[in-house]
Amino acid sequence: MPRQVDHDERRRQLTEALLRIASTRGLQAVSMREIAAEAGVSLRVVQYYFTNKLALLESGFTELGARMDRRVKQRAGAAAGELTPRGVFAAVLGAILPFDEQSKLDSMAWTAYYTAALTDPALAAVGLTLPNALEDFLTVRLTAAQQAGDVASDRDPRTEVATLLALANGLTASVLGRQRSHEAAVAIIDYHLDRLFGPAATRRPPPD
Amino acid sequence: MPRQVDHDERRRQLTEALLRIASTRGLQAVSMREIAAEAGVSLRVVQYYFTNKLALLESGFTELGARMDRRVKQRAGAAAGELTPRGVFAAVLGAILPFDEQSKLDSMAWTAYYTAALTDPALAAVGLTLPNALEDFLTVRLTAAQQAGDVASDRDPRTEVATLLALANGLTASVLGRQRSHEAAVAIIDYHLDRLFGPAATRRPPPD
DNA sequence: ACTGTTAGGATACGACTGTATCCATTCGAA
DNA sequence: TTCGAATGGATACAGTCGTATCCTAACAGT
Repeated sequence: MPRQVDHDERRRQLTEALLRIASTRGLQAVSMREIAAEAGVSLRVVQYYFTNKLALLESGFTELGARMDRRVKQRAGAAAGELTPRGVFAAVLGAILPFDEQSKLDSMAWTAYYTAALTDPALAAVGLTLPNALEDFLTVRLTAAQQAGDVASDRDPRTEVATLLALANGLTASVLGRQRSHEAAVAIIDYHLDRLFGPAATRRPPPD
Repeated sequence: MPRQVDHDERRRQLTEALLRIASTRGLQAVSMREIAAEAGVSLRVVQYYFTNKLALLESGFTELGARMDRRVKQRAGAAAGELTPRGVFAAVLGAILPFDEQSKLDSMAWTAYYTAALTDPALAAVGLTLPNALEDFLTVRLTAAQQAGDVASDRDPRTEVATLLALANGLTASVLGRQRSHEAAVAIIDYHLDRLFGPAATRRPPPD
């Protein structure tokens, strides 16, 4: 088994082991040896495929960001063609909230990383730079919806989008802390979207 | 200096040293020896006044909650008599957002604690149980404002309050992560309050 | 078949962790 | 004045941490 190992695959396995630990026992429970045990390999292997613990942590952060991005793009992409603007927002925001076991675990890990990045410049460099893309995307969408007459003209699209994203983050934190159920969080988002778009149906009515 | 020491005062000093470390270098940087160094005492003293590290961490969590509570009560109390309902909400939500250096440090520590509590049952028992009081308080206020005609009748006070608190939490996270300035966060809150109460002035007009 | 690189097992190092113990003060009460 | 509790300095212990080193296989290219 020695020669010719797929390094990327190996690193992926180790990164997933890391995220499994981080999401269930927290980032402070992540150690080289724990990752090795979780992945079923020896400590040397972890050392071999990642030069540093920092490189390992960065890999986990990046993977987490990629997962979030994938989830949002997937939902938004599937919804873009057939739904109303409101449906697109519901899909994207619903993808941010933890909606199943895996996304809840990922949100846990993400929260742990985000918090660690607040006091660790090395992690901040990796993770606190990217999240403007989603805000821009939604702002473009909302502006278009407003020009199409689906949203009242006195709304400020940029502020509305910022509000929705911050709200989704706040709700995510409360869901993770078991202060609110997933359904309650979705209900709050829906309530807010009702006021933004008007209490319309989710699906666009078929053209007559 | 030996005999007759004020234990509560000692514990307060040590707790503050702990929070200073947690808010600037993160909760994982908090160790018995670091606290001792920060407080300018020996390791033994830390051991003497706190049986456990857990007891120490719990003390920090509790103190943090007390500080938040104090801040909110102070602002809300000062505002209750002379401001409009909207002014009360602005005051309370403004007290949740980090508005100066100290409250920003406290928010940092709080975030670290909250995240740690998500994966540490011992901390969860201390900190993830209390925060309903503020929600109830604000809901009562908003319901009253609605009955007085200051808020449109089709709003649901409980949902509106939940939204505002989750929004404030989400905005706090973004401010701590330097993705938004404090002023930008306040502007978003104000924008939201404008829609809830109508774009009225902050101060209640004098009775004629 | 030989050789050098790749892949990992085994182990060790120094630093740091929470906790425990031993001991010397110092003061209040008797 | 004596004694015992309160206070805290000094040190030790057993783990765990990230990292480094040593060494042995196994394969690819020659």
